[in-house]
Amino acid sequence: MNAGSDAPQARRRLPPEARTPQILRAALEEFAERGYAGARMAAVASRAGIAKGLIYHYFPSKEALFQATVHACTRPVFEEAERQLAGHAGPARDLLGSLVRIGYARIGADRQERILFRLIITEAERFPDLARFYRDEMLARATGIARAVLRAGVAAGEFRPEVADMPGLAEVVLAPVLMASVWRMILGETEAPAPESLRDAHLDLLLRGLSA
Amino acid sequence: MNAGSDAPQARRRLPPEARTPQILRAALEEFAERGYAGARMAAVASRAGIAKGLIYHYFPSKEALFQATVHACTRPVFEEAERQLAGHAGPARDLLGSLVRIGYARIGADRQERILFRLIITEAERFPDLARFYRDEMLARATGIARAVLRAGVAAGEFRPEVADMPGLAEVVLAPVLMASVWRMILGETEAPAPESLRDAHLDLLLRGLSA
DNA sequence: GGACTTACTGACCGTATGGTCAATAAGCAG
DNA sequence: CTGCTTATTGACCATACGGTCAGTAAGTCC
Repeated sequence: MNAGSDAPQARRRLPPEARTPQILRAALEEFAERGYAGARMAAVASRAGIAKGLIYHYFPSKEALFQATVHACTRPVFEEAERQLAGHAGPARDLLGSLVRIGYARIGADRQERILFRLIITEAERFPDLARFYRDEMLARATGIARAVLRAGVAAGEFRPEVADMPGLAEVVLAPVLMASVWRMILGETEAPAPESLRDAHLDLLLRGLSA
Repeated sequence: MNAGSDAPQARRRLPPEARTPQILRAALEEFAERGYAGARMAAVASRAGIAKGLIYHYFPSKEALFQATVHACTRPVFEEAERQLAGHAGPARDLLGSLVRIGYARIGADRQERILFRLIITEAERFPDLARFYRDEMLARATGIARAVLRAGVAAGEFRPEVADMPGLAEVVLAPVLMASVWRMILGETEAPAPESLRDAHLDLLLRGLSA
């Protein structure tokens, strides 16, 4: 009951390496909730529990704060999937199954990730950096994983040979997972199509469609 | 060279039924380009070639204009697909093929539609009307069409029986088309995955995955 | 032509918000 | 304790933008 973690701390001085991520976290929330134009610097400050002026001590402008916020999210999003991919030994269909399951699980779990995705869709046109970031750090890595699985399946004789190098197939394979996330953004978790149904139907279609 | 269609018309008076759609068109452009918060009423007026005050003669507020703009888009988006569905006689796989082709063709063609979709993703959280509109007028109708095709295929013995009523399958079937549109929003037409490749891979996967 | 309705204009207002800055005090070195 | 650095504040601009309104003139009916 003494040191409330979000009480109006009376001028607690922090070193930049502690204050900066705090501001970035607050900024991500605010930008995600209101979009770039709708976000207010005063609200970011309030979320971070500091005065507005302090933000400008760390970032020269709203735009700079926005860019920094996005770049701070470059953390490896696909670590788990890539680890699975590297360490897998059994049949490719099992690998595919567990990767798809990971994908749909994240949709429900990782709020941060959906927020970032929405921000990218919303602001990509005005901030080319965002589009580049999505293309290189998210789409390219995701399709890379998908393609690796497809090739592994072909190599093992489980999938028909054509799928190893069909252009666009990797994108098509993962599109339903991404749309599940988009639907959830639009409709909310109560109204959006149930992730479990999507996952099962998706997996069923994939296994039938890819098998030799 | 006399009556330039977008010259600063010197106080040309128009009946409301002519002025209203002009304002709505301008508003759709502005909202699509800047989002709700970023859109400026003065810019809408300028796009429509009128004074800002006139907008308030027709719409009481920015929010009302936004709602009206969206509702004006409720035109039957799926007319073409529904006509195809009703009038089709041959094999279900051909119907499926031609519907998928229509879907990918629209992605390239109908800018208006992509704009609306983006606006929905962007603003659905703040305007529940938008989410409802998307759910009832777009998603429900699209999945309805998909489900009808699946059932027709099962009835004709072309598709395996399970696909007639698998929950979530209709959504999974059309997800790649929608994602193609989203990718195009984010990456632009030069950087986004080629619609033709996506279409071919998508169709290949579907026919293999659904067939009996 | 005169009277009347109403589409239309543009100057104006209040407020919200991005950004500035001089003053303040927290932490630290001596 | 004294003095220094700099993180932190909050009052303060300048401006942009949503919204208002008194006035103007385009079209129409007689």
